[in-house]
Amino acid sequence: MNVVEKLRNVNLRPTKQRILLAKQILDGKNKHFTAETIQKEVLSNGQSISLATIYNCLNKFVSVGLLKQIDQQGEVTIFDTNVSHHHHFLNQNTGELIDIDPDEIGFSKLPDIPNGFESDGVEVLIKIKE
Amino acid sequence: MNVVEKLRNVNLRPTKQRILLAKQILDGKNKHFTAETIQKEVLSNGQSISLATIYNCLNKFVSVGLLKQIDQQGEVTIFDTNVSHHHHFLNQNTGELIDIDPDEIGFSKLPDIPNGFESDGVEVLIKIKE
DNA sequence: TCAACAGGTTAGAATAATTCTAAACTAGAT
DNA sequence: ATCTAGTTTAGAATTATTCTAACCTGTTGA
Ligand SMILES: [Mn+2]
Ligand SMILES: [Mn+2]
Ligand SMILES: [Zn+2]
Ligand SMILES: [Zn+2]
Repeated sequence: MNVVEKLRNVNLRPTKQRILLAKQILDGKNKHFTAETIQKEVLSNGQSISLATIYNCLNKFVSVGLLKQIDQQGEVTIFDTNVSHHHHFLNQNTGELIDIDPDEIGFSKLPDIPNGFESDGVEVLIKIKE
Repeated sequence: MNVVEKLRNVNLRPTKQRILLAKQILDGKNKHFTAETIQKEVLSNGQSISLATIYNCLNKFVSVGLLKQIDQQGEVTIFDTNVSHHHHFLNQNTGELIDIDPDEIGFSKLPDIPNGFESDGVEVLIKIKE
């Protein structure tokens, strides 16, 4: 499935900018990136796109489930092309995230969910350093 | 141990402002708060302190281990008086964090740490909703 | 006791990530 | 070809946090 179809599937008009981003991002590989790094990649390919558009597009992509947004480690929002449930290593030397497949982690004990609430997902972050 | 002693223990001069904050914060209870919420508490007590000083102090407190800093869910930095290793529920309706004692969580399986790295802690976040 | 000074506080400016505004543009429908 | 809702964009606005630089204060030791 090409990127135009992928965009149509989720009811997003395949504009020049969205196609550009989708080609960069939705190539089947799992990646973590920021709005700025994506813009640099695009610009260094000789193409151009404004940062506002990148935020608009990435936020749309998140809202339709093409991307996940990771709010961790402060400052900058990281986007994740791996939208299935998974965990992360955090390389504390670089800030880089590395995916952990969910079946790599098992629990022998978990706490009771507070009364009146239900679980909405368990995320494990393993901080690593050199 | 009173707050002046606590500050002296970590080589911080017990200034008026640090004492004020330490009394609010280091009362033995586990809390999560932001710089803004602490300032509001102080001001509503009739005392005054600038936001710059609150950031200065809280950052110092973190660097000497009196507080932990939690960079999660974007935007605002949350400070945590529970400096021992623990996990969190995240109430997605309110953004509130609730402590989970580490012995409430057990692992039956954990992934290999990438080559050349060592683990620097495992953090579990259980997202909950009403 | 108190001068000296290193360290601390502060208002306001600066910074930086992200969102907003509003004008110009375009994909898709008819 | 025309129309319109949706999209893009530059630049302004917003917001959390840090910086600047002037003023203040805790501590020390003469
Ligand atoms: Mn931060
Ligand atoms: Mn965010
Ligand atoms: Zn990931
Ligand atoms: Zn906590």
